[in-house]
Amino acid sequence: MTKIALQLLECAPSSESGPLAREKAENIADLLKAVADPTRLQILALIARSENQEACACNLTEPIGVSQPTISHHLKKMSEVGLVSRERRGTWVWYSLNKERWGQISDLFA
Amino acid sequence: MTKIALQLLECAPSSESGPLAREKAENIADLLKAVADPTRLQILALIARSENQEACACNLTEPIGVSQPTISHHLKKMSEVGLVSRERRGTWVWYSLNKERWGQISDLFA
DNA sequence: CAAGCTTATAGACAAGTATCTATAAAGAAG
DNA sequence: CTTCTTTATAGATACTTGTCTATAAGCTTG
Repeated sequence: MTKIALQLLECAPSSESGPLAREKAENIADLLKAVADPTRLQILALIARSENQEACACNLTEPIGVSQPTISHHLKKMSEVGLVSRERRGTWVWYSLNKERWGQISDLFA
Repeated sequence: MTKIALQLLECAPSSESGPLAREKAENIADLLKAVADPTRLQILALIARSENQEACACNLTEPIGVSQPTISHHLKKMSEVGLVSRERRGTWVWYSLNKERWGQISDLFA
């Protein structure tokens, strides 16, 4: 009977009360929500398999098959929670995975 | 420059086309959506820190502070994606973490 | 600066969902 | 069988969100 180490333990309301645990749970949920969407998973996968694990926004629209504003919207959301980093290079914008943040998600379930 | 091993790679549309990758991405998204909610994270954490990593539904409502039907609803959703297992014991219903499913999430981000 | 590209924002709309109250269903026990 | 407790379902509501079209904003280059 292996024990699950999950970091989520800190989400449980402590003997003290609820608010703190709740706030932490909301922060984690916000992070997970940023990943819990098929289009975003495809975007992340495309970035991850790209050279240097970064991708130009211009290369995401066509293979995924949604409109350019939709891709832009998802990238913004993921960028807001720090999952991806944005870098402008002339006309184009390149996105890359933020490994620190990614590691935090990984730790949650480790 | 460490490489991210992420299993999500398979979500990326292959050279062939999109549908298969899309379907896989949707499956993963469904699983992640079942966790991407603060109340559910609190439920999971409470179960995980309980003895034998199982908890009676009756012990979840009060510490989390939402109504009994709400807890029941969340448990049903998480049970539908196989994240928790349900077992009736007389009047009470006990829920436990499904470690296999949990491991699958863990692998996604490993 | 004007034209042409890429990216972001605004607004609208449909679909999903977290929560509640009210009520039903399931079991145990007198 | 009736009563009591626990859990699940139904229905309603308010909020969120994924997507689109239309348009603006940023850059580059003649």
